[in-house]
Amino acid sequence: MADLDAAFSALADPTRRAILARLALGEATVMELVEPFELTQPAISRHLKVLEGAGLIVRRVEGTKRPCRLAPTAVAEIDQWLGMLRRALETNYDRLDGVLAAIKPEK
Amino acid sequence: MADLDAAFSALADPTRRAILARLALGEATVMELVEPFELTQPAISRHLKVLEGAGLIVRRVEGTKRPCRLAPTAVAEIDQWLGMLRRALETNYDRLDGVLAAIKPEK
DNA sequence: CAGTTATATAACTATATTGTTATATAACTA
DNA sequence: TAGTTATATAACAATATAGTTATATAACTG
Repeated sequence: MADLDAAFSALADPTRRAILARLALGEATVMELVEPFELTQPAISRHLKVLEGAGLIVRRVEGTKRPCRLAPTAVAEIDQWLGMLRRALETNYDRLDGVLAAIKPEK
Repeated sequence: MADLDAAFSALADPTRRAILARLALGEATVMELVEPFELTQPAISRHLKVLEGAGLIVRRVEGTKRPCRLAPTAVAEIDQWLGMLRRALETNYDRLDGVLAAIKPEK
């Protein structure tokens, strides 16, 4: 449950979400990820470190490059946790449905 | 897309996730939410404000009480955004499957 | 080997977050 | 109406975050 802190707070940053959206199109090196942003390379490197720490990406070593790609682990954890909320929301919705169904006929 | 900042960063805090887990069991007032934590009432009130701002909960007015319950909006937005990652991960996985399938026979 | 390229890290600043205590407000209750 | 209860807000301190520049390191390239 502690990893969820890292995963959710990694996703809370719009730059990091944009990086993930880029990686959804396929692997990219650090410099390729720097290019579309108005941020310096060290800034992107730190965002990547955060994403890696959260289990959202993994990196290979390829000579002097470090291509990044999406990793499934954090997304799975998040999905699992959100499942709890989804189920509760459905249940509450059903309950509301029940209430409405009970009220309507009396009207 | 700006709401995702609020939604994800709301979920990044373990106290707020615990509050949501509690609300998954049903509506609760502020004091009921304070009770299980070792935090002061103002601290919880602010967490609730964050959760409300993120669209994760809604509150009613009931005399002097403000019962909170889960709201579906933010969860839906998050799910939608995560869908992008999920699809990309599946695609990459399929691609890997393809690579493995292509390699195995040659062995 | 000298220079360049790709990336990481350190040091620092500005801002945001989270908690606390103290206090305000509005609605119950005796 | 006086006191209590439920909640919110202000002011403040401590810590975390995100950016910058400067610099280190390791691998290519001529």
